[in-house]
Amino acid sequence: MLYLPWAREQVVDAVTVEQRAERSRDGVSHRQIDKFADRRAQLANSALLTLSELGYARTSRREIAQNSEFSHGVLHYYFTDKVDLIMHCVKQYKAECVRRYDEIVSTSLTSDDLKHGFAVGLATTMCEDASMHRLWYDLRSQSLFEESFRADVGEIDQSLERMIWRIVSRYAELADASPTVTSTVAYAMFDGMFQHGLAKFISGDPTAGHELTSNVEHVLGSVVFQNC
Amino acid sequence: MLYLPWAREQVVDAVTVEQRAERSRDGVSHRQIDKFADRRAQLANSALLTLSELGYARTSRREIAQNSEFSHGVLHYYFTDKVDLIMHCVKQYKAECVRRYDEIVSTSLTSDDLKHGFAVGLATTMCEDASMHRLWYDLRSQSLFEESFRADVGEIDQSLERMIWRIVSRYAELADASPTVTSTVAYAMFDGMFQHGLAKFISGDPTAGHELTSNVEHVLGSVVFQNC
DNA sequence: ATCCGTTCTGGACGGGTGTCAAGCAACTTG
DNA sequence: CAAGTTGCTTGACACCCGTCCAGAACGGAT
Repeated sequence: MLYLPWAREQVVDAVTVEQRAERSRDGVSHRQIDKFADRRAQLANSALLTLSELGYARTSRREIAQNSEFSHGVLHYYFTDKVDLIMHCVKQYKAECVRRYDEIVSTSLTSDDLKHGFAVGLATTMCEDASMHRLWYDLRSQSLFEESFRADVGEIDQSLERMIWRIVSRYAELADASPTVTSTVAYAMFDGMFQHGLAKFISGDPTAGHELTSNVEHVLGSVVFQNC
Repeated sequence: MLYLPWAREQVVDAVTVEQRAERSRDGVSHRQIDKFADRRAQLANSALLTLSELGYARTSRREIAQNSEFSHGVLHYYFTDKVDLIMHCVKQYKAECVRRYDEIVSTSLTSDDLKHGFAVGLATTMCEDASMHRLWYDLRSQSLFEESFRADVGEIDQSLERMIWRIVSRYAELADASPTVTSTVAYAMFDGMFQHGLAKFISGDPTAGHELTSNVEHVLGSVVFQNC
């Protein structure tokens, strides 16, 4: 093992960041803490734009900084490492996604409403936020190689699986039926369809949206069976 | 636009490679051509090992060369660019996969044979060739960002979709039933399950294989309906 | 107004990467 | 055997990246 002169400094830096979080729990200097958090969010947002455009591998901190109004040094000031930065904002985005689907669940009065709302919702976000979604699939692929990604990616994945399951079970309930697949399989199937639809959309096929809608409606209809 | 002094050389190099392919169609100097192709295959194989271990982004030509018995310069001699190299071997690997599944199709006598053989085959390769498969998903994700990947990735994807469809339609035939989903949806569903199983397996879950087997059997059984 | 902590800048350093070319080795051909 | 082609090595070049740092700018408290 080599002696790494910078290791200590990095730990000190990390402690500094934690100290900030600590202080925010106390009542001390709220304004400064908020400012710190705001800047973090702002930079994370910039990063998200750049990342979704270039993908994880091709995005450097310098590039992220250039697309923001700050210099590259500031990223090291607000984030300890790349994973910290990336996961911060992707989590935020995916949480927003889940929230939107849950709204569809809670506002749908009939099984057909839910089915159609869900299918259209999926297709809409697939087209409108295509870059975001491809970033998600990029990161998920990276997590197959980089241990350090697994925890966060797995967490997001599970939240998506639970979201899908709320859709499926609520749909079954409204249709007076029961699901025929496990939560895992349901998520895998819809995720698979979404992913393939996304690939089609990104490669320029304008019918990808409608195709996803009808596919999702069909499959959602067939993962439940009517109660006798 | 800057003047790039090496651009012309690169074109010349590409022509040289094409010339080799050209000459192989003539009867001229077969031995040399074969040697050239063999070395290409050998290097591609080395590359495949390194790539599946590190992923696309983290694999450099130097690293590939270091894991082979050659130096880094030789890669530039046999392959014009990274895409050329990677796609060469991934295609080869995936073609072998498709061949194996087709053998299952042609040797299965009953629908249950086919269902079980397919499910076990998927689970087996998922566990044994996990690194290879994660590389495939990595490349497919990259193709969402890099235009230059799309053609080859799309081609492989289609060959896999057709393979799945041969499974499904043959299964339906043996079971005296008809598929209830399109080829696209069938592929998306099985691919989704495979991908999630792979993630589970790579993150250390030892039950991932058996889970995939039973999930695949269940889903394959339910994408057809009995003819009346 | 002065001071001090926070925020931010811009540049330097070490390391890694793709590309290329000069040259060495090995083999083929005349 | 000599000459020429092919295969391969080695090192140089320019570029980009993450990291770190010294110090400038800012902003609030005394």
